[in-house]
Amino acid sequence: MFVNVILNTSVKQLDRIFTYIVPVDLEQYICIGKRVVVPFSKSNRKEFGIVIDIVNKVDFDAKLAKPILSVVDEKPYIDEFHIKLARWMSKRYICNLSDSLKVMFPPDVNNKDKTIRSSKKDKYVVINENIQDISKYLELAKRSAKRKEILHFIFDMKIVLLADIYSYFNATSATMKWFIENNIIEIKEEIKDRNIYKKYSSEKNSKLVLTSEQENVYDGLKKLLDSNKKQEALLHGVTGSGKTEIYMQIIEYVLKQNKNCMILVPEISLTPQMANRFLSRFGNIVSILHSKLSNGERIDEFARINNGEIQIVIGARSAIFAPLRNIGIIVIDEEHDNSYKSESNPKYDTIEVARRIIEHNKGLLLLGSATPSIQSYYMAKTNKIALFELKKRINDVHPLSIKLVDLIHSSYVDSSRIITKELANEIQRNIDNKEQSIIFLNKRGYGSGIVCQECGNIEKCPNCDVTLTYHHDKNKLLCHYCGYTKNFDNSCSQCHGKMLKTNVLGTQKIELELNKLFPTASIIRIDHDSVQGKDGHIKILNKFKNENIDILIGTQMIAKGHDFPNVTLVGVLNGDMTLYLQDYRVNELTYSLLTQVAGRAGRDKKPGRVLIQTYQPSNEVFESVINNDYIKMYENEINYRKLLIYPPFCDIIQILITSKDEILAEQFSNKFLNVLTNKLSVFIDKEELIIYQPVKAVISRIEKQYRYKIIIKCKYSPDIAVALKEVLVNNNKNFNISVELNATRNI
DNA sequence: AGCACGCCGACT
DNA sequence: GTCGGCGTGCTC
Repeated sequence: MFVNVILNTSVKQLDRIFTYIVPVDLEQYICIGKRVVVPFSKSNRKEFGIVIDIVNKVDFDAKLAKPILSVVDEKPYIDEFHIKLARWMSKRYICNLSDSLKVMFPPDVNNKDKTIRSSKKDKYVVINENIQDISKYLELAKRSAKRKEILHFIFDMKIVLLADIYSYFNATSATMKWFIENNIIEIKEEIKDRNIYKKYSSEKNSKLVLTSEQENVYDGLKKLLDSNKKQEALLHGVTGSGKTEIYMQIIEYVLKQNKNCMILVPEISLTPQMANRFLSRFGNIVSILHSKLSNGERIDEFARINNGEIQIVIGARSAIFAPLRNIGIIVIDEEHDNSYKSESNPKYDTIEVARRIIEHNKGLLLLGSATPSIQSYYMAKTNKIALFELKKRINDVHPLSIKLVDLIHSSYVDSSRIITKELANEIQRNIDNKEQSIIFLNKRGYGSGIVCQECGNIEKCPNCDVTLTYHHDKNKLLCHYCGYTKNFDNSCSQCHGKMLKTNVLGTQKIELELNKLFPTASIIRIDHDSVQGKDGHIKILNKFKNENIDILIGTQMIAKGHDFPNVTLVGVLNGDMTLYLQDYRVNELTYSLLTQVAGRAGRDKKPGRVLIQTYQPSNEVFESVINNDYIKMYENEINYRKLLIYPPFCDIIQILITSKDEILAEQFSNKFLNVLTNKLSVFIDKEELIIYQPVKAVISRIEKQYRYKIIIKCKYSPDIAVALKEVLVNNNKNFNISVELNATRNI
């Protein structure tokens, strides 16, 4: 008996199958998916390997096969389907099989014992089970704002790490004493179930009655599930249209068919509140896989899923690899979100992986979003997948009023020309009415684009319709997609005006200006400087909500998830900022970001107003934003992509070449271009593939490594993948080359 | 001859 | 990545 194993290493040269002989006495323990210890290399040092195959003959001299030393696991860590999935990933995303396998395991399984021991010492704060309502305790705490904050937090969370309370609220054991004395909480060291989100929720989350619009969607999804074939659907539903309730009811239906369910959400939306909604409705068959789980907890959860205790898995991107079997449905919520694309090996697209899993399980893949990706909506429009739409907000008392403010023709209230008179008036109105405002600063893409302050023109590439990047060193404008360059003479190419800027604006400066303008208002700022620790933003957002702070200034961090009932005004300082990114997806990104930010206003009974300041009020994207017209945006966008051949009409492969030596990096990029061109000539001749000239990466040096990139446009196929992998393996001796398929980030 | 050093390349 | 093999060149 022989076994094919994959070694636990990321070394490219060792990314292949090694075959070992199984001693007779170990044969009974051997199983696909278990780890084994094997002697390796001339020194016979010990290495971990994963058994991916059991075979009875080898294609080399069998005398050379070494015997495995031991079998590590009692039960396989991974089933055959997931091994197949890993193989597919390493082919499609061009990475080591061991890297693909690694994401299927709980982390650090090799240090299993150590991590379990260390995770058990945490202290937990547990709320008294009898507390249904906190108003009594809020009164009791009336003199301490901190107590109130913590009270709200504990009430929402039900169970929470003591260390988290200390860090979120700068609390001490003295603060917590009050809670213990008043019988509000208990501090426990040993929690039988270590998953802090998994908790008896005080209020039962009961089923809601579906609106007729929701009912239609529900019935449609039911039909797809009843087909017992692999199915895929997109649910396009505006914010507040009740997508989550549909997810829950369709999940209930899937459970009745004795099948299991998976729900993926962006990490940032995986809040305790949202987790609680599922836990309180479905109870202990739910496993929440979130980034705060310790390794020990993660291993526990994997074990529960493996045992069949779990029927519903909720988690962020990597939860797609949870060892759940017999899957009836995978829901991917906010499917347009960038976090579904992995940026480290394996650089997978969660939706594509989910599609494979669904194919294997003959289930339903349900994509949900208020602002679907162009890719997904295109698939729906071309009938590759089913489309369901929810157009009505459930509690839609007042529609959101979204207005543009023209930054060119406005008067400003501050000397730095950041805040227009119109926006200042609205903020003042909110302060007077004791309603909250959010001021949003779009930080993405700052410092590269050139904007004309007189006519609003942005310098763009004639071939690619992406924003040109200004290169200070050469005083040139450059396109990172095709390498187009043009000299920059410090004037606008449209109106020849000289009032150009590459504005760099910070939240601190805005805070300063707002303080000057509204001296009596309370203002809080959330950005990388003001946020401390991994979850420091939770602390600030809680403070904003619970202490009724007048103004919150923030960046992308505030765009989604949180519910602030008293926010009635959202001001976007620079609505066009994402338009300057040199990325073919600028319109898509701008639309979804602004729509999300706008959605922070008017979540409760009072009507919400949104003001978007921009230099280009006539840009078509804003028209779609203010009319909440996704379809208009989609149609403009799809036509443009078809014309210029961008996804979904092609795939884009980014190849990144790095070297410590600048000249070598450039030379090698050019050499590598030739190698690529030769290797891929068949596809080039058939006009299936275009390779662009190497260009400096957007960030031309990171950690002393000079970065060059080569872009390939093609219809990606297994043949192209194989050819690419081959070139890479043969050319990675002295250079670091990495490949990313359809990246969401321009390198 | 004996050894220190550095590069090469195989790893079942 | 890691370690043994092997060539080179220096020293005794």
